[in-house]
Amino acid sequence: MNSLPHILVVDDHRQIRDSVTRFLERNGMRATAAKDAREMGEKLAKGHFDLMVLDVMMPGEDGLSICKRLSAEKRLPIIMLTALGQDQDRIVGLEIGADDYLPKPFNPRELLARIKAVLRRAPEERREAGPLSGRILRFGGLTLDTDAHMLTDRDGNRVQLTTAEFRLLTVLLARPRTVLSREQLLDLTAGRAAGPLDRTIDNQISRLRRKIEMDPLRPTLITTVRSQGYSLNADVEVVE
Amino acid sequence: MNSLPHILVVDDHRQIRDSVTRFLERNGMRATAAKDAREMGEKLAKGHFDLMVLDVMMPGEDGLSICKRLSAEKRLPIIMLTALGQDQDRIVGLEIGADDYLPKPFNPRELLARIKAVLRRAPEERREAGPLSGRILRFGGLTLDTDAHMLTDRDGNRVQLTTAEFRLLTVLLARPRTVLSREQLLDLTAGRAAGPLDRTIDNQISRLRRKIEMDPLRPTLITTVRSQGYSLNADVEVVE
DNA sequence: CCGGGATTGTAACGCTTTGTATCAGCCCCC
DNA sequence: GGGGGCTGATACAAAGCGTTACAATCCCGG
Repeated sequence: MNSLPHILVVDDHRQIRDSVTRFLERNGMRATAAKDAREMGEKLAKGHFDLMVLDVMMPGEDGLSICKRLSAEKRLPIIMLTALGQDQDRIVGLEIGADDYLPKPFNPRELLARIKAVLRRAPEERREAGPLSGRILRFGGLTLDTDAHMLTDRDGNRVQLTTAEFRLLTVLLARPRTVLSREQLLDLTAGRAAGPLDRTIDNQISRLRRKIEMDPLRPTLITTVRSQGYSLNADVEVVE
Repeated sequence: MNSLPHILVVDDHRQIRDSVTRFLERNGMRATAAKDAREMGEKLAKGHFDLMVLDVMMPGEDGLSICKRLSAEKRLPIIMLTALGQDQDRIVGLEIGADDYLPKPFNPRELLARIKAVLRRAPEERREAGPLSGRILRFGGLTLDTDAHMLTDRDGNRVQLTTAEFRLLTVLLARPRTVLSREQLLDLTAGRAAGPLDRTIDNQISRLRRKIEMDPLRPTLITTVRSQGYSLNADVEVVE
């Protein structure tokens, strides 16, 4: 990363917003402020951010709710701020998907140190806008048009994906060469938890393979990792 | 069993070591303890770990020093423990390369939550995508496509490897001409510790030999080192 | 508001894969 | 040559997975 890391600060108190952004800017970062969930959404849509500092207690949509929602779809590191410094709340914050958690009142230098620590271990790809920002993706000889949910074959044949197939494929494409558990996949595609005998993902994988594998009986693109999950094995290239 | 995350707990106090490892094991993790820097080095060299919990105050090499050294060479997430709960020390810990920091005395549930949080965001580094992923490897006249889990013979015959066979072969290929104990192999392939009469690896080796040896009765590629383990004897060449 | 096709979730069957038990052969040392 | 530990192969049972069939649900035009 050659430019400065860009931090989005979301807090309803103007004083905190201002002091935090000013402190970050004085310490080698770019900072942008948002006062609520709506404004946050606008900024996120318009620009590129490497990390978000998020207050838990806010009017409108709650910080925890935002965090849960975002950590499912976007891959943006989040540090939570809260006035409640109790163990219980810290634990809930972390379990819900935050990358770190800082009780108010906090020492700005500690916030800075935690931001740096989170950025250091956040893989490059995770901070970048993600492979799904482009419209056309190429992988393993196939081309996916993410607008039309349309797949183009090695031979130029075009295959229409259903919405469930498309979501599953995009989730896999966002993390190539990574084993994703059925539970993760179900959460990321359908946003729900798996039942005890849930074979939904197996089924979707089977359907998807029929459309993207050259030989669906011997899948090479989506491989099964027994008792772990599935992984997509191909390099993903953003064409457009 | 699934492959559970494996945590290395380094602390000079036996009581803390024991209680932490027991707590982690009761909560869906594998835990191994080390009492000082030397023992830590041994465990690290032999097995695979997903995260390390490290005490700052220790006789011999200091926690901060270890952390600094490791975060430079290895990419192993580290959570620091310390009796000094002051801001200053927390900041130093984070700046030095730790992924998180927890003041003693701590709530075990919070440690667990932080471990999970750190693991959640550090998946791609060492967990699955090894240095050999996405490559074509040639060894002893055979060719392995690590994406498709497919082996191509000297005669061009294609053999499909099962997940366990593939993982075992990959682990061996990553360390050619090195004797690996059954314990190590089980750790690196299945992520679990061996039972007292565990013949799992013997069996997998046997199955793998049937697929890769010219004469499975007289194996040359994978040789047995009596009462030590197995080793792969071939030069491994990365083709692509 | 209704109907029909497409899509998605659930259940069930059978094959594959894998861990464990077992036995026979081998090696090393005496 | 014999014995004890170690290893390789086979057999088997349990668990995991792919697939098919079918039911529930969604979608959309009328």
